[in-house]
Amino acid sequence: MKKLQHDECGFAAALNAIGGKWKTMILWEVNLAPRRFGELRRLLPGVSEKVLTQQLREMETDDLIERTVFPGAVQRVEYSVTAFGKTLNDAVCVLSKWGKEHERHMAQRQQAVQADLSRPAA
Amino acid sequence: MKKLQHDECGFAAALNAIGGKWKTMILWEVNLAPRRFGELRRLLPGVSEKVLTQQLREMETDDLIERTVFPGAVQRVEYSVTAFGKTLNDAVCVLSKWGKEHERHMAQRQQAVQADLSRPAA
DNA sequence: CAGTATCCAATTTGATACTG
DNA sequence: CAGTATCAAATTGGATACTG
Repeated sequence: MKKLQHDECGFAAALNAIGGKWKTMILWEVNLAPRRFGELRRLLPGVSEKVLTQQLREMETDDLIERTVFPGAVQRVEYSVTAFGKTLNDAVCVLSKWGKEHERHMAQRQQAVQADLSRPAA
Repeated sequence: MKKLQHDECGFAAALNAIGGKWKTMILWEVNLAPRRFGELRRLLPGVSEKVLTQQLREMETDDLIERTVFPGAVQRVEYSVTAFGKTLNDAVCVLSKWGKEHERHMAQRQQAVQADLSRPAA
């Protein structure tokens, strides 16, 4: 998502941290448990390796998640949530709750519009 | 913003409603008081007429705001928040609060990264 | 005043092949 | 396994001129 610039309300900062298409899901998953790269790829159906890497790096930069490498014959990497990431996850959950409570309302609205559009302009 | 599809957590619904670059600001402004088109254009410096119109229409479709036309010699239109829009604004405020509280943390992180990058790889 | 219509630029996301 | 590199597609946002 394009960076927002209006910082009067602080929402921009939050959305810049979480705006990527997959970031809330990543945050959610690593908050449940530390996840490996391949694991996240499976958990987020449709994400490409490039984008997953990108968003993980950004979230690492933002101190939302932590990357730990376990050396070995086959390399292993784990991503886990940071304390800071937890605080964001909590805040995000409020919006998620709103979404859950009102997605019916939203869906109905969309349908109403659809019906209105398909009405034969009588 | 691109539509999210993961609806397990409800965040997608919320972000689809508020994802546009200006929507939170629009919601915020019309929540403070009913606003006219030109007024919003002034209040949201940098928004183009096209985009403002687009986002207003989408938010109207989503039942977040209401459009009222006052006929007259010079036409006048007012956008006001709906009850539903208020509930979203409240939810968004939680994230805004997070942003406000932690933007210092975020900024520091970004600076740390900048410093790291500009360090002459010694 | 309150938009619409076009055209264009920027950014984000994705598909795929390849590497340590 | 955990990525990187490259190229292309899709969306969004923006500038500007014009209209009822």
